[in-house]
Amino acid sequence: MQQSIQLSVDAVVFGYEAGNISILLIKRKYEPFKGKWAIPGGFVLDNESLEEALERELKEETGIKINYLEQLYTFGKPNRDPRGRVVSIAYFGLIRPNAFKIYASTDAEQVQWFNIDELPELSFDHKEILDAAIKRLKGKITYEPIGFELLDTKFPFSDLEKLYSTLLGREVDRRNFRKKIMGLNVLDELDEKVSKGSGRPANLFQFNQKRYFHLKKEGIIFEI
Amino acid sequence: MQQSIQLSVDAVVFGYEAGNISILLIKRKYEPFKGKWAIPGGFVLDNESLEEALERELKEETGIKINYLEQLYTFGKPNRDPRGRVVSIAYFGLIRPNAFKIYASTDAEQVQWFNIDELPELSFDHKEILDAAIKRLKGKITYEPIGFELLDTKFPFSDLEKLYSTLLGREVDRRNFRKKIMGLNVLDELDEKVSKGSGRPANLFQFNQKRYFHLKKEGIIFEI
DNA sequence: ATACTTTAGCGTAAAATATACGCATAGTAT
DNA sequence: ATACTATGCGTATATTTTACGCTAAAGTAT
Repeated sequence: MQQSIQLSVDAVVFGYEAGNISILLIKRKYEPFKGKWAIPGGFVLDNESLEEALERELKEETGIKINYLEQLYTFGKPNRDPRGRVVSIAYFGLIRPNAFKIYASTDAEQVQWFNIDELPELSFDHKEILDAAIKRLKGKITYEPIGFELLDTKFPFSDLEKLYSTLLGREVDRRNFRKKIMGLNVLDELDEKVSKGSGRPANLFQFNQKRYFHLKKEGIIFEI
Repeated sequence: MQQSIQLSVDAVVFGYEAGNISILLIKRKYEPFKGKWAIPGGFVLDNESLEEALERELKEETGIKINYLEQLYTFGKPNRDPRGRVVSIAYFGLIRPNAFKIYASTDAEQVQWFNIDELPELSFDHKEILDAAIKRLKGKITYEPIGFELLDTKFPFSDLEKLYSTLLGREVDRRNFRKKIMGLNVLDELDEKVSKGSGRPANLFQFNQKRYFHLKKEGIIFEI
């Protein structure tokens, strides 16, 4: 048995700011697809785990460190890469865009956040990977509180509501949404207020991960 | 960049019969783990897709052909295989055990169905893969009608109910379960009856896949 | 200053869904 | 015949979801 299959990892990294979901892309410095946009990623080294490989590549190519990373799907069609047989394990990550300064290096000529509705043409089968990631993200927020990973640690309730209505692609009743989330008991209300423009200033909230894990252990599941 | 990582595919195949969930295992003919039980699988060839590789291996090792196959997770820790770095893409499959005659060949010394509660010790990290598959199966049946893949094409309602109560690990109210499933409109009631022992003979039902896909397209989602 | 607009936050009623369970039915076993 | 068993239908109650009215606290226009 002699294989000549190469293994890579790629990540669809989502960011969110002011009502916009964005995705982190790099412009490829080398062939194939030189000068074209792609999701960050690269080949796995012999002695590192898949997650380590991805974290290394993300750091190298874009300068970021992901706080939420989850395996998405493995793409393995024989001709997805012109260089030969490359099987790619795709991940999806969430990040607060303002938490890191992005910069290009190694095989990335440029790094940029793209609005989810204004994506450029992508290299390889990355469009397919991205679509799978979007689908997963939209599904996942309804039963796991991963949305918090996209917000600042302290946020007004309206930010959370806006994030959900954006991701779900539909209006969310403010009052019912608040009741539902507060009923889960995973948000701590802080004593700080924030005022942005007109309107009554909002209290700030914080996600209580400890309480969430406790609830999850007991089988109580988050659901929107 | 020179990698020496090998790629394999493995499958957790579930069967169901008379209230018992079983899993298909093979006894390994060669080292490593010679004589030990393992889930079927093997190395991917350069020119076949991951699914083709798996179907080939399943056919070779056990003689079965899966009708429902879904990618589960990719396991890639550096030391999961004593032969070197092997990354395995795990799938989970569903089959009607009586639809195929299982037989061992190639690198399997023996093939056998094991009750989910009476599993032997497994090779490699296959226990971990199996646990992930069980978790996925139990979760999945609540929102996708994959349970039908485990039953005969024609089945009495009580079979479906028993399957669900077994998979969910709890009692299911017969009357409410029936209302819920019938309300989905994906079951066709046949004119045939079946009598097994005492009790009123039951009508036979059949899953209407066409109607299910139609509903799914419209966004109506199955839920137990 | 006053009226108007905007965002936040609380509560209640109605509609929909889930749960518990009673009872008739159509067969087999004795 | 009589008892027993699994099937199949229905109804009352509890729970959850949904719709939406109303007040509060700020900014903005006149």
